[in-house]
Amino acid sequence: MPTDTWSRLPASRRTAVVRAAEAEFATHGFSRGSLNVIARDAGVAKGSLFQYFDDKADLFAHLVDLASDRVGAAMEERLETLDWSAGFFPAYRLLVEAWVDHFRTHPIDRALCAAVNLEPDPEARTAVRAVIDARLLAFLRPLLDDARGAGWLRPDADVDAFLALMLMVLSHLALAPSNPELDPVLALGDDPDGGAARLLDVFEAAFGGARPADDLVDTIGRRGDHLA
Amino acid sequence: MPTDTWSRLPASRRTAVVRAAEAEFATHGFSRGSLNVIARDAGVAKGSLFQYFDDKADLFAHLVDLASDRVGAAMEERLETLDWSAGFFPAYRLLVEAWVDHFRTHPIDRALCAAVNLEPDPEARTAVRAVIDARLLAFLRPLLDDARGAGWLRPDADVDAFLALMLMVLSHLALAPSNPELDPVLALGDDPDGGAARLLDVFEAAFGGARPADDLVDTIGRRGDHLA
Amino acid sequence: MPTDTWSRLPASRRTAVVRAAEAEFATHGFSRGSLNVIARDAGVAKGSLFQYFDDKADLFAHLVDLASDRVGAAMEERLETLDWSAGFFPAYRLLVEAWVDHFRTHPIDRALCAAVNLEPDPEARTAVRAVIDARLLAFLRPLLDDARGAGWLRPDADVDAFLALMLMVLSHLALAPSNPELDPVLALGDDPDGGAARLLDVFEAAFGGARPADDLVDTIGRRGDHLA
Amino acid sequence: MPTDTWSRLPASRRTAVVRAAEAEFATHGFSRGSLNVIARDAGVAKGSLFQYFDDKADLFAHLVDLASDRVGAAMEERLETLDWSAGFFPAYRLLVEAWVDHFRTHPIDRALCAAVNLEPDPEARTAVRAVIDARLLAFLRPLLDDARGAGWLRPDADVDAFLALMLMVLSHLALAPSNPELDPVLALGDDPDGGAARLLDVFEAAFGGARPADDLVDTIGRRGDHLA
DNA sequence: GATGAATGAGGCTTCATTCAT
DNA sequence: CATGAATGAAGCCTCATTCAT
Repeated sequence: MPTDTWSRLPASRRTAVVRAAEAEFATHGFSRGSLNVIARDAGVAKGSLFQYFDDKADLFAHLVDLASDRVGAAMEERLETLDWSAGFFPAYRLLVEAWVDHFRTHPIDRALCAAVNLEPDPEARTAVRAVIDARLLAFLRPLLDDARGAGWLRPDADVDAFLALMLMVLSHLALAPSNPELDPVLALGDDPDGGAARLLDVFEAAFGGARPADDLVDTIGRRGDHLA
Repeated sequence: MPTDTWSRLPASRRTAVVRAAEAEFATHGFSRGSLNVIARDAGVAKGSLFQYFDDKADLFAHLVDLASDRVGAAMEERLETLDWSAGFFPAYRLLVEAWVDHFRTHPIDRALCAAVNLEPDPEARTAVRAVIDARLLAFLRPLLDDARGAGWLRPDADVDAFLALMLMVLSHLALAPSNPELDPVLALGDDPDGGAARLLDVFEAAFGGARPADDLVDTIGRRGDHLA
Repeated sequence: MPTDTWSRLPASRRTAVVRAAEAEFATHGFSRGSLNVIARDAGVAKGSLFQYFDDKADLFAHLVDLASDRVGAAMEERLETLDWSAGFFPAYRLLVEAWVDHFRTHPIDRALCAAVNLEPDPEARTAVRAVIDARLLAFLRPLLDDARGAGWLRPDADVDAFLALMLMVLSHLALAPSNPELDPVLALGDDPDGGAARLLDVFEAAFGGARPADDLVDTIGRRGDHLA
Repeated sequence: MPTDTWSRLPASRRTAVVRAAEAEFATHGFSRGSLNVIARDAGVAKGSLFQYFDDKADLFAHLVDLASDRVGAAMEERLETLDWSAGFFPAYRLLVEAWVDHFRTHPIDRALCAAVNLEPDPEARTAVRAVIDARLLAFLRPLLDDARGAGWLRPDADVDAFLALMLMVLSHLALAPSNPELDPVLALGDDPDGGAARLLDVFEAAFGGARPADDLVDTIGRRGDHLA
């Protein structure tokens, strides 16, 4: 966690540090990212970084937090516009499209997502991923539970398997469009939404139910709070 | 690619280098693995490494090749024992179980798989993954094509989506049992096979067909050569 | 020397600073002790420390003064209870035992004593030791002079040699019980008093006299003031 | 321990490193001594130091070893010239004088002795002192045991107490002549030998015996090997 | 073909002190 | 009188690669 000093800092200085750190970690990942470079690019003394953050990992975690907030806000915003009355998957597809779109248009968030998922140091990776995944799951699990409760998913749908696959697929959809080597099959770089749609077809074929209960719309319409 | 010098080396020396390098990269990943340590553990002069390989990445790529051969051989071996007459998925499940089992019992291969998938340097990652994925796809795509042709998959099955998901899932099944933070939902560490089964249930639900054609067994039985 | 500001400070604030500084220097010694840590633990701004003391060394010297006062008070208190009528060494042994006991039961004082005696910077060491030694000598020299005058020491006893050795031995007895490597021969950690006794046996054998003069008790009984 | 690389180094390079390191640690002690400075002064790359020694402590320990060898050699040399036929203390005094003289004329050894004895980091201090003290004791203890056996020491002499005091006194005699603040009583700076004599008077008075056995000379004359 | 010493930039982190508020 | 952010030099140590032998 950033120190108190950090929170009392003029916004301009905070911005400079965050910008420089995002650029560095986005380019080189966590392990290879250099505090020297960050301090220099931010126009800040090397020692100052340690007045703001406990250590390198703390700074990185803060950046991930910020990015996570941005992603969460984007999802929440999209969620409010969604109409779930036509069934779970139509709206869910739009949500995933918003996810894809966010990472396509926010290279920093995309790079940080990559940095988290591709961090070779297990300790660093574990710490950060735990937070991210918890956040995603807190959002997705109730969504899927409700969908199943409302009959939009098959009654015997294995929600955990759905979730486990979604975590893989979401990382994939965030990164693969800009890192073609991550997906040599679907051409996610050329048509991210198309690729996402084909993957969601799989989920719908596997998990989709027959008859929705009447009250799904109301229930699922209140799910925005899972993002907070 | 290893140099000519490497190929002319006594087997004992090659073994020593490979063993030491595998241990080092398995422990620390590619970026953090140290050539100093490798040379020392192999009982070889530091300079010699550069007479055998162009650079660090070249050495690493060679190790990945070797591991890839081992994995391929294990799959091929299992493939020969499989009985596809009862349908595609029963045998396919056994194949995936063999995959899970191989990585569970071969920590070196697992660690190298992790090193490849978690390498933060995009250039290094791209080069190595391209080879691995091509090999996997050369094996899996005909398998799935045949399965569809034989009617074990739905006629409209999106084989590319199947493949894209399988690539994600196979990496996941190789790594997550030993890196619990990679899967906070399914407890792959406790029961890898059970988790694999649940994921394959999804594939079967999504892609499974109704009636198999009569000649599937023969066709698919010859697929071992895709591994070579 | 502390600044005037320091003396005008509320006692609570002074206490907080002293406590934090003692803990820090006791743990890490002078050179490695950190003002950052002291300020944080004391709940005081880093800059404030420099309004109270000229610099790090000044703060440290003040702590040593305080500890020196505590040691002096403990000696003085013990001195008042001593009965010198049975000769010099019996009472002197009790005094040294009190010394050993004080440092055994006052880890802060012990640690500061160590910090003074083990400070590698000659300048810092010289300044602080001069004060300490002067104080000890002001107490011990008249004690020994009187003892010799009273006949409890041999007439030709080399009081200066006695003093020089005592300074070594007292430091040693203060520190070695808690730092076993300082005495690989006598097991001062296990039995400090026993070790002290054996060392004092040497002094008694070397310096002890035959017949005490009659007025020793009175003379030496007034020596408490040498401690002030 | 120095690495193999170190032992294969040209003598000129070894000398340069040792000289620079001695000067640096002599001036600033171990904890405050800087490897940067050593490398610069030795005309050697910073990284090279770590090819020669495991770490800072390893380099320092090597210097102490060298100094310890020099001291040992000086003592051994003097020992061979000593005539123990006139009793233990006359020869022993000459030995201690040689000790004093060695440190007076070898400022490097003296400074390293100080660095060892005044090192504030307990771990570093312990490691090095253990070696030094063991060496001293392996030399002194048999000397004293023989002296007592031969009747030059009182039959009830507490040899351990003698040894414990000698360790203190020897450090003191090595350092105090050049660090006057270490002895505010005896003027060791002005007349080291005189001061040493006065301290040895104490030992003789405390431990000296009456009648030597006849064979002392032979026994003690073979003690040179304790130095090896 | 093998060796292994040398390199020197770069890694993260700590610190006492200053000075504007 | 208190504050605490800023400084930036210095700390130890690691590393892939080169090249003379």
